[in-house]
Amino acid sequence: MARVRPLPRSFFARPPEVVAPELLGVVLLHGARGGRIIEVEAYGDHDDPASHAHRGRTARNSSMFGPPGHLYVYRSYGIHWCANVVAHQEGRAGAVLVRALAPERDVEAMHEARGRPRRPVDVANGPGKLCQALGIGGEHDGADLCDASSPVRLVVDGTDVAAPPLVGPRIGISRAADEPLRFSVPGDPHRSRPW
DNA sequence: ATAGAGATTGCCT
DNA sequence: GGCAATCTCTATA
Repeated sequence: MARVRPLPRSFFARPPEVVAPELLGVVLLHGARGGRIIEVEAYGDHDDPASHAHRGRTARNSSMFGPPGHLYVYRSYGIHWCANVVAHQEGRAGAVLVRALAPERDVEAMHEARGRPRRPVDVANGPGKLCQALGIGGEHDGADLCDASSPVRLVVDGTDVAAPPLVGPRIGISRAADEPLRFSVPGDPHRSRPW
């Protein structure tokens, strides 16, 4: 396998809809566990009615307004955790929701974290599922994804993914539901649902 | 103060 | 396909 390297901070200092498709194929790691990003969604600033940042800064979404290249973790439906990559231009807010991973490293531990027998394809094919598989929770909110010493981080290893990405509307939202801000690797069985 | 919706998931029929 | 689980925030009073 090619040598891995972190992404530079400048990679994340661009609009989330620009960063999102480029995160496909990037590896998300927590300790020894890791998987390749297969599906993402972009969420913007006050101008995006579906974004947590739409109504301004709160205790929950504070990380969306912080420095790019960090993690934004929030609780979904009071039960699950969802992981986002903070991405925005100077003075703005925004993030990219990681919706699905293809498990690659320490896959055994990811299965154990999910509990019960699972089909391999179901281990990380959803935003809540991948956080459970990797062991990502609220304590990781704000983690620096560019820092090699951070518990949660992003790396690239030179592996190519199919391009161009598949583009479609975001899932599970009611506002701005027609915007083409969801991106995935065409044909990958680890996506969160059929296209 | 209270009610309702939400970037989800798993188990039920 | 229906529905419960139960945290955070917004709207309304």
